[in-house]
Amino acid sequence: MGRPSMAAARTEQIMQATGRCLQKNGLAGTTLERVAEESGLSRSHVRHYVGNRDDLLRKFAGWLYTGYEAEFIGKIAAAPGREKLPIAMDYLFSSGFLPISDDDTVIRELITAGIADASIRETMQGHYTQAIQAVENALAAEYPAASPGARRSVAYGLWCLAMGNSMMAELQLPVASGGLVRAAAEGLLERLSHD
Amino acid sequence: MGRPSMAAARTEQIMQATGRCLQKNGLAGTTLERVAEESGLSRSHVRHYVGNRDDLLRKFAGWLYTGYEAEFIGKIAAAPGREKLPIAMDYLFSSGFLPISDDDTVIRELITAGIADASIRETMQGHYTQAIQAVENALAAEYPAASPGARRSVAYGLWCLAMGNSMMAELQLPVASGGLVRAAAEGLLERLSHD
DNA sequence: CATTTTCTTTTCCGAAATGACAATCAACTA
DNA sequence: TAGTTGATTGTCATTTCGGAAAAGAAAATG
Repeated sequence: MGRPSMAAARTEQIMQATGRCLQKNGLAGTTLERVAEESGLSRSHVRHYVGNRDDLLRKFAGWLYTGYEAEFIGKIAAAPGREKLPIAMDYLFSSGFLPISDDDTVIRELITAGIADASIRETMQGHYTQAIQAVENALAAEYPAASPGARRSVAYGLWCLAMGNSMMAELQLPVASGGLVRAAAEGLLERLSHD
Repeated sequence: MGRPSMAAARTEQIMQATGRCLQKNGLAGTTLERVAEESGLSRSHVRHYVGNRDDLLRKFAGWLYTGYEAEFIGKIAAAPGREKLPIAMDYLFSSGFLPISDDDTVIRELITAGIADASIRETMQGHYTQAIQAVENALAAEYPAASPGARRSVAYGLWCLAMGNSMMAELQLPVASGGLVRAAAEGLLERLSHD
């Protein structure tokens, strides 16, 4: 009964606008008004559908990490054994690391938001724990003989390499653009195969 | 002639307050008013001594990267050959990475600021280029037989590992607290010694 | 003591953002 | 067609911040 709800579509619209806004304007610049403008809706709309600013960020974190970002985990899980690792490596060290666009800014801004907001932080903790586990699974498929401890360390190492490199890339540091990280990452892998 | 200037002391006071403010409130929350409150001065004081908000951030970047942060580069340069690498490793992978306090938040926030402000970005680019070079020098002293390309890749890899791990630590991710990164880092080093 | 320089305090203004609320409009159903 | 639900729009008060300027107080020097 009653008028049909547009909540699902509108929320999606707002989430995407929030992502664009975060990458354009940063956490500071991601205001209800900007998100409204970016989404083509009014501020009252945004407030109506997602609530206040904190609610917006919380919902965005949930949306991001169960949508686009979850792709990574899903694809690795779905891939057959020895195909897992190449997928993970490409994801971590090729064009962009993030599917939502070619932008890691959003993630960094969310981490900042997570410092103040426990809900956001927990969302991210859960996601990253799973993602690193996925990398570890990919390593297990490729290097079944390696010790679990070594695999865990390498998995976390690969993840940190990707995160660190994305930070350097954001500063437009010359070294970040070449294949240096990938070389370092493959150096880490070699360690597993030589055991 | 004239009343003696307190500019030096006041500026130092304000810079330290800015650092605390960045780590507490993030870039967004680092307003002139908050910095003023944190430093025990008035907003007018802050404006008087450092100028507007952009000036504040620019001066803070300069202050940070020619003060506390430059320690890293200086210590490595000063250390005799084979002592360089242990110093670098400790700095990157032990208690804190950052001397200003136990906090990498400030750096992350500055990177965010650097996206919009070319002056800040250049300051950071210069510093990080030097820092990575310092790591490379430490590697050269320890592994003179290794190829320059491999050393460069490992140096950058170590740096990215440290940066990435600091991000994960900020999320209070369990894996970030153990010795996993350090293990990964030492894995990278092994590669140089086996050549 | 007069002057100069700097510190210190205070006030004003404009812009931007938030939160809350109210009023109207549109679609669906009994 | 009446009622209900939700969409849509608009307005208001408050807060926070930034930028600028004025005016007074303090400390040094000649």
